[in-house]
Amino acid sequence: MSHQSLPGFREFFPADFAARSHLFEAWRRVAARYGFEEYDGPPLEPLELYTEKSGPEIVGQLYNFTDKGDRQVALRPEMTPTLARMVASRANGLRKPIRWFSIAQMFRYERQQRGRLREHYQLNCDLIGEPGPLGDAEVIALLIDLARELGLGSDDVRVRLSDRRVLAALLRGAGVTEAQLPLAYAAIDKRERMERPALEAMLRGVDGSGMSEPVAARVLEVASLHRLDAVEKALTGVPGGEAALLPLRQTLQALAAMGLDGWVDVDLTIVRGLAYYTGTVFELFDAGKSLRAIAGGGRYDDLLGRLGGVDLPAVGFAMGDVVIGDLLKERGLHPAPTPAVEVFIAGVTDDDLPHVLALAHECRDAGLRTEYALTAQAVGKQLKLADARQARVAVLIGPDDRARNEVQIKDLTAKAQRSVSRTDAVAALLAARS
RNA sequence: GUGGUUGUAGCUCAAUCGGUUAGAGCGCCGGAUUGUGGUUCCGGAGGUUGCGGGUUCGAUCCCCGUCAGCCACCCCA
Repeated sequence: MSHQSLPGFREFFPADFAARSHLFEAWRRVAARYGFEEYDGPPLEPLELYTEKSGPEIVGQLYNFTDKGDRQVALRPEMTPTLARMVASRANGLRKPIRWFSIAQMFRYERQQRGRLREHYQLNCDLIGEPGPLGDAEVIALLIDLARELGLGSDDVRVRLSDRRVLAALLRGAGVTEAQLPLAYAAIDKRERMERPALEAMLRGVDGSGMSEPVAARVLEVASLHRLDAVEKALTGVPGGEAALLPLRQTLQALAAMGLDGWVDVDLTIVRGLAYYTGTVFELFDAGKSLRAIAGGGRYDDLLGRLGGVDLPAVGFAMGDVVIGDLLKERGLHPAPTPAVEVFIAGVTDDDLPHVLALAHECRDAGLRTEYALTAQAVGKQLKLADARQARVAVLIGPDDRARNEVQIKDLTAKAQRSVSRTDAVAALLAARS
């Protein structure tokens, strides 16, 4: 074989595909429970759709090319710009709040490593048109229920929750200027991956243009705040502190009323990139090993205005299939795949073949997953195939059975066999199904 | 994109110091078994040792390049 798949692109053999389907089905079930409707958009988009939001630097990480019509195009790296365009185009006709989700393949031209490929499937859930904290609580609850649906508990995964409004108030209170906020966010984002002196140097700025030493130290203090009460305490005396805290508190109260607060940790180090988040920011993490974040999201009240020209607040998150898939595999939470065949029909002689075909097709019409041997074989051999397929039931048809207008139904797990009239065969197989 | 590390059968792994025809288990195919499966027994297929070059009488083993996987960085989903 001289051809292999491109680096970072996966092939899904049946067992892999079963695992993927299991994941997608769980995603769809939970999203449906929250009243979310599924949508999709084009996998290939104009390059400008992404450079407008993220600047030309993004091109280095995109799968982009010039098409035969001389258009600059890119395989979608994320769903949000497409979503923004779709919502904007119908914004006046859509009843708010809009609850939409999609399961779509995304592409990124980056060197792959574990949990990070050049393509992946991503669940996007967005709630658009609701500015209040109940909207935030709604999507966070959805995220938690996704984990629950997949068999994960609050000991397995944690939601780490922060709020840009709270963080900004604390940082301003610590003496950080408006212009220095992005730098502070960047440092806080790297807090767990960098040494303290390097972080301080980063905050001070290479040319001394950053913040003073005491301010930098206070920034790092703010970044280490955990739990709501600690955040509340730090906010006392900070101008606008109480107002900034209100949405976060209300979001947590709503989650508590749902009984889901045990999954959530307030953690101000969650910043998520630097761009468009305006309020709540959260990530779902593996509580055990330091895997990458399983999912992440937040409130982005200005983005739809900037991208789609329609001014609607929004909150949402995305979850990729790779990291969660690795985690489920690691925990043994992938269910055993459903056997491809339920009923295997075996003929004894060549003369039985038409009867095998007839019964097989009746079974298939009745919805039974059915197989039979495609070449004439000894009965023992056919049963071997039935066994390898993990079929629950085999049906044997031979000249003797046909003379009595019967078939033999053999339960392959219980090793029991009985004669059933040919007329009742399909009904008997359906009855034995559960 | 940068650095490190690993590549042997479909899968998991052997192969002494550089030495003859690269082995095993699982899986796959066939037979024991022409109206009854799983267990068992017997047999078989399957390899350019990732690829290309170099050193050597001789390379899975040493060297160089390259491709791919993994890890870290970068960046983030």
